[in-house]
Amino acid sequence: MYRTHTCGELRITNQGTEVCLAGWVQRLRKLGGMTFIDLRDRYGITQLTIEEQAPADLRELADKLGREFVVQAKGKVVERSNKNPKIDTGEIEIAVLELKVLNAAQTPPFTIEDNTDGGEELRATYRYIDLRRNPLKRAIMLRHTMAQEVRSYLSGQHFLEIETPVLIKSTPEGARDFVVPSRMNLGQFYALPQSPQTFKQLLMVAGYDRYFQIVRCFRDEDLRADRQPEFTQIDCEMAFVERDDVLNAFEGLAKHLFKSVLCGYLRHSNHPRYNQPFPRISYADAMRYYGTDKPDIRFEMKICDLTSLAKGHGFPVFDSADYVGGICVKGAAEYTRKQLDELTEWVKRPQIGAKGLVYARLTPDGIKSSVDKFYTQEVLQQWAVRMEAMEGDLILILCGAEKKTQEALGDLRLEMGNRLGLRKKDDFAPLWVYDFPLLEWDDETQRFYAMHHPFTSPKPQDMDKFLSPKKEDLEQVCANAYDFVINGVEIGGGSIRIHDSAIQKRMFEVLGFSEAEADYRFGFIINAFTYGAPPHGGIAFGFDRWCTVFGGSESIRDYIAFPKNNSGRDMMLDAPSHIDAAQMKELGLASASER
RNA sequence: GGUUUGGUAGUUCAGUUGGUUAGAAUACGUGCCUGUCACGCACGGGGUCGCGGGUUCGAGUCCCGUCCAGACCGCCA
Repeated sequence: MYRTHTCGELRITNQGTEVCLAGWVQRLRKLGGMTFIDLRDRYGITQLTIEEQAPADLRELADKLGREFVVQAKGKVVERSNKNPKIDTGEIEIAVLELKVLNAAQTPPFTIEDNTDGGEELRATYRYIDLRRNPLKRAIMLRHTMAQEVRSYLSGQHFLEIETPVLIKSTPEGARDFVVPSRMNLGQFYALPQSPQTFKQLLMVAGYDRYFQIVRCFRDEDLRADRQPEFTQIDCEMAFVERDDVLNAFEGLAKHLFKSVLCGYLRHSNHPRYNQPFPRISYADAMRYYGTDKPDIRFEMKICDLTSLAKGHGFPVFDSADYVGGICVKGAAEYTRKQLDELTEWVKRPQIGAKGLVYARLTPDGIKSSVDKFYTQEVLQQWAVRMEAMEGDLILILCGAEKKTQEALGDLRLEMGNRLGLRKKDDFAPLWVYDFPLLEWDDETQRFYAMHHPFTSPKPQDMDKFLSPKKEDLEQVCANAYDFVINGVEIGGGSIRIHDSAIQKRMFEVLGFSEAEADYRFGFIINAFTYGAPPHGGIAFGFDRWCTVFGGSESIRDYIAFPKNNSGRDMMLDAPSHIDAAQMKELGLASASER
């Protein structure tokens, strides 16, 4: 037996008992004849002491120890004369009687501390060492708890967890597929799933009317801090449901996670928001008031349309703009010229792309704006009334094409929220966004693309437009689709699906597929719909992202045990890697030199 | 594919207008220290300044190329 207890569990009540611990040497403190060893495992740290009076061989062994050695120690639990309130085991220590080095260790390339001295690249290369650190340990444990709670809640709601294949068929719509050559079918390729979309729909056809799966998905696209080439979804589907049935079912899941994980496990204080019905707003309103389809509603500062009040007063910039809109920043009238100039530069960066920034300060002496020449106090006062701005507030205005300007205002809104500390880390604001456009026109390829995916149903009331041959009609079709958003992060998205083979065929036609092409790629599902497909719909949540939001981190990588870097490389394995010529040949692939 | 920031000791970084022997902190090693807990004190070892080329009397510093890493845009149905 290697140990009787873990390094996190011994207390003053264990005083006097003889125990055996095993773990890693976190830190050594040698004081003259006496040695303190902080022994660490997953559960905590326990201090071992070796007194001067200890046998010589024991003291010699202690001298040879280094950081991260794996050791086993037998000894007696004793009360400390100097207690350490910072750790759970701080009232006791182990008076070591026997010590054994189970394995020596090289000095790690960085320190195993909460604030390590190691850089990203180095820590990625030695991920197994980095994972010993508390912040990552907490993240991995949070992920486990999330997964357990999802499973127990959904199982309780009679959802079945069903696994779907990983080697599937490439469907070159949407993201690029990762592709796997087939040895037994030379020249042919499997694809890794971007999501189990079609399988879960086929499970509905099969009659498993409530399905979920915590499942790995793959997308061969460039990475970001919140995007990995392989990531995990909570994938869900239900039959015999309308939109609100799905939203209500998964609002239940979200509330369960808020309660059990956020307030329970993570000990955040409860907020009425987590218990009341979640806000639901349309895509059009999200764009109008927040300039984004994933609003952060922890704070107000809604975008306000000033077009009708701003135009026709001889200010050429506004007069020639399609849209003039602004946000009201509460209590920011004190902003200095320098700060405003800096904000102007900020909105002019290519990422935002505004031409300039107009401001108006509501001071005790009236409204001071950068366009005083063109607007009277009365007109400026109208702006303030429309924006519900009070004395002491700052109005920031952008203009240009409607959607682009709303998006820029949305970015500015988030930036001001950051600057004013309105996006509090311990605050969580969930909401649903619904009624997305079904289709997006792409000028380059001169065709429509599905905004969600090609299995998304149009809203029933838009079916006439969906069947219309006119581009203008198709552009206006609303999808029966919805997203789940927390704090401005898209956590999940789903839709009511098409379950009628004729409508599914029409969708492929709208997307510019020939009948033969649609049949080659998606014949199996169109066919399945002719054998009794129930109405169905579902949702998929980005599991890694949800963990990241609850955990309060910026990077999804902290919540994945072995993530990939910005270039899609596993720094630890140094993957991907070349394969040898024989392997290439067996798979029917030409090597780079043969090409 | 693009924009941008960075690459100097094991690690994280500083390094002035191009100018003496490239520094700090931390880690590591040795010695001292009997109650530390980020122990303390003293001493010490440790550098292909990413790589290649150029300008110059002289390059860590300037220029060109290249590789690597981070952030962002495109992309992510």
